[in-house]
Amino acid sequence: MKIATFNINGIKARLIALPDWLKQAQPDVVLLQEIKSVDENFPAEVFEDLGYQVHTQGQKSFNGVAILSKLPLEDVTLGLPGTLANGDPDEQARWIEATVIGKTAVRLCGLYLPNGNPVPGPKYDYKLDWMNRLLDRAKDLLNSEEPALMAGDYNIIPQAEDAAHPDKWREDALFRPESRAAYRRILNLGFTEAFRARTAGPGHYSFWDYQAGAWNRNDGIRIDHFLMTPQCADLLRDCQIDADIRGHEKPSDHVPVWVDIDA
DNA sequence: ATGGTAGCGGGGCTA
Repeated sequence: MKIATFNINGIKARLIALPDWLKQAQPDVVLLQEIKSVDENFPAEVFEDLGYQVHTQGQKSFNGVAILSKLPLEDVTLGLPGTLANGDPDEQARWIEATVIGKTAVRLCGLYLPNGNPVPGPKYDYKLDWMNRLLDRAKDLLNSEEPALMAGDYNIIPQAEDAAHPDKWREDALFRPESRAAYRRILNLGFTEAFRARTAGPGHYSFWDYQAGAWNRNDGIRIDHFLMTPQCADLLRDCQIDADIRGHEKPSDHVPVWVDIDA
């Protein structure tokens, strides 16, 4: 089973590039982030025609997540459990879950973790608060002792080797010590980060800024990740980044990351 | 230090 995560930066702007990649890469399931569309305006028929069922958690203009699947899905749920620090509901569309039915059932969580800039400020507070709620959901997934994964745009550069120029990210919310510590707290519960488990070392990125020719200078960062429970990591066969499509016509600033699991 | 680009939506915010 091939499962991908892809921050598409706007579904309307990606109606050429996304179907092109789907036809080439043939993933069974895709977790999308930044659809930047309300549910009613998501062009589901484009993907249904390619054999996918479509589920969205949309929002006007910003954020928004979705699942495309060629395989049967069960128990689709929207929203990361918990509330904002003040007790209000979280109105931002950043979390979708479903169980995909292959040889083995696997619980899939698609996430768009808050960017958090500027630091300090309310957006950074929201990021760290959101990561505390993610920690709680991660504990529950581990306690289930079933194959499960959380994948998406984490907006976290885990280590210096995950940036071409780490020094220019030192004060950024994606690389601040508090952000990375919150990410490690989740990892250290016992999750396997699929790409690092398969490919060690520098030079592998999933995002290149549109500005200042970042792609042409390979000035990238690796911020799109798969975190797997032990029961899911046991099934892991491969994890790759489809970096080449960043150089295609009208690309997203992120590229797809995918895993192949024996499920 | 600054500005550089892209998306949404039709101005300014987000990244």
